[in-house]
Amino acid sequence: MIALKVTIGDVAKKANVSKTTVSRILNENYAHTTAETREKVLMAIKELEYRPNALAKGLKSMRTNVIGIMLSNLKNPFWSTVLEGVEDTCRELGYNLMICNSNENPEMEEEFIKEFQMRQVDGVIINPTCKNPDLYDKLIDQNYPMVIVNRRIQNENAYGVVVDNVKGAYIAVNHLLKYGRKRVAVSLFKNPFVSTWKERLEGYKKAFLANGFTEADYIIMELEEGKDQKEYIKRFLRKHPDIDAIFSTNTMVTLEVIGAIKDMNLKIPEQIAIVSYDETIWSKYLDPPLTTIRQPGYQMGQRAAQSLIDLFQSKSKPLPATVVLEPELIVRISCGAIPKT
Amino acid sequence: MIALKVTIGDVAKKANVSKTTVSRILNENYAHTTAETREKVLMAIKELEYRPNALAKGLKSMRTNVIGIMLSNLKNPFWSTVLEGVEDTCRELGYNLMICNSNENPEMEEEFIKEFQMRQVDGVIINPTCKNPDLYDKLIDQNYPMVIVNRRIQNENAYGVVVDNVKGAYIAVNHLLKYGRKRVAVSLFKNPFVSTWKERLEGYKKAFLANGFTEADYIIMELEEGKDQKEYIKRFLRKHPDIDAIFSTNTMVTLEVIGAIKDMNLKIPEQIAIVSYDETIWSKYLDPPLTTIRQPGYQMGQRAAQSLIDLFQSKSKPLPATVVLEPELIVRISCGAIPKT
DNA sequence: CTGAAAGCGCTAACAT
DNA sequence: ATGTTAGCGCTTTCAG
Repeated sequence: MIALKVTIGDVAKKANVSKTTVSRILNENYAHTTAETREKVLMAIKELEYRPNALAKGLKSMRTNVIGIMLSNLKNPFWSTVLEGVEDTCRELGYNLMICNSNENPEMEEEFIKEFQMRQVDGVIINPTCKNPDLYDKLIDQNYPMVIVNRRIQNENAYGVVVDNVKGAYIAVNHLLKYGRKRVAVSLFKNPFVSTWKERLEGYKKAFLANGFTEADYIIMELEEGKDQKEYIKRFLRKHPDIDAIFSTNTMVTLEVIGAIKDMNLKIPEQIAIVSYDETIWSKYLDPPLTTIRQPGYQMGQRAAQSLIDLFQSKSKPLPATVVLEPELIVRISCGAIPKT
Repeated sequence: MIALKVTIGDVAKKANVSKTTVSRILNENYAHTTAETREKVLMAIKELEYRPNALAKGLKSMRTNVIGIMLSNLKNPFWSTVLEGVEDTCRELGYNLMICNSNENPEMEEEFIKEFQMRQVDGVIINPTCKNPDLYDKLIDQNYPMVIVNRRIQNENAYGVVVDNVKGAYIAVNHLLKYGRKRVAVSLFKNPFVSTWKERLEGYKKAFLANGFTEADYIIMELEEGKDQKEYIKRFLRKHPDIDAIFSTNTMVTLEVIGAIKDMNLKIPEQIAIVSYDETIWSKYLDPPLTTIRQPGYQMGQRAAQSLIDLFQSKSKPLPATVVLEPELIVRISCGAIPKT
């Protein structure tokens, strides 16, 4: 038995009114309706189990109440948290969500933007690959409602929600240096496009300079995505046997770093201390419990969804701005300091 | 500068043809078109940067090429993996994805199903709360394209993709018993609705009976969601000081179990062994490295999306069936056995 | 307070 | 090989 499609016309017929009247009542436009007809119509709707066709409504009204989110990675649990924030906010504000995953691939990114536009989503939240600057510029020029999350793009007129990555890296590395580490390496992906990695490197350097070190003290371990990172890290550590701490800018890499250190039979934190992005529910159960930088992912998702929806709901369009959220250092014993507990 | 909406009419005008012709070319219906007009039209499309309005197309054709997925939990990384499988498959097959999260709440679940239907999605993938049997029955009776993942519902005519939970629990507990543990407890959520927990309990019991134990040997630790689980677990362990192993049916609970055991200064695995659902990238880096049951989440997502899309693409409708995937035991030292590496 | 009619952008008979 | 026309289900002027 296939569900019969019941339309606004069926409801109108059943209630002995016009489609117009039904439409008005559906949209809570009660100003022009008596309580009596309202009752009749609502009854008919209930009896027929009528559900408005959102396609038709969207086609006519030019708004779908759907927003799109494009992530670049589903594996990192940070993004689940962001997604949760976005999802909750959408539900509260009456929006539905379309999702896609660029996988850091700029062609995919462009393709998915097109698809979102064809589907007439009211706006998009995007963690950009950062490899499509012309695309971002074009969308912004066209006033396409868009909120950039997590990473920064080179455009003054973008709306964004980010976490302060310079600060996050700074407090991580500063902590290591304050507790006496001298040879602190940073691990990061060799990707000239992504702002987060540039900023975390900047924070790393800033902490060095603030603690009386010089550029000569930087130890930068650049990783290529997709390679066998553990092997590379081991080679790097053998080449730099004086390293006494590692600041890892990525959760997955951190695990490889821990693996490499264990393979080499070095002790954490006695011989090598670790501080890592991002805090997860596992961090405190790892061996050893991990000192991390916590990023407020849920809030990032919330703020992004709110800002986006503001963009097409508020009469006076808010000025372009990037909200900057604060990271937080969670101290555990992987960095050698005594945990606060 | 706001993006002007360019329609099929604009393209037709520019190319000096009718909308029909443009429509045919858009849909690769080249049988009735000369190469020449085809060129003209494709040029016009490119120049105007025309993008078909998917709403209008969907309204007319009664198909949107969108499917919906409803999860019940975004926190557990298992679901990110499933989502990845679904997302990849959708992209490959030309579908877009809407996502929502019931949060185990049956009212939300019902509400979101309605919204998916209003949006005319072609079908849904759902991890059911299992608390809306009438809703599931109704959708199935109406032939609504739907694939149930992870959990089972009480309806013979459902399409499903699950992992064998009886088997997963069986191999976990069997392993503990074979390695000499006598007092193996199982931790699970007190939720009479969810099939996965019932099945994992069944597998636990089955392993006992297969190893010469009796019903009297079961030790069942029932947890309530939302409570302070660590405290409860500690109390339970004090009440049952002879427990020498725990089979945890949930990742989050496992972490609480580890926390509780550490708080009590007991040794894993010497005093208490652990085997846990699910394998994650952290499992091997925990203290101690965790023996787990791995579930093929990515494949679950893939299969679900494929089956769903088959449902409305294949001429001869496939018969209702539930695909059962195989779990796998990953042995590490938390269960006391020597890891295979 | 209510209804008729036009039209959102697209597709698909049915002409030509 | 191409065009005309009639809707898909809804909202919204404009008339009554």
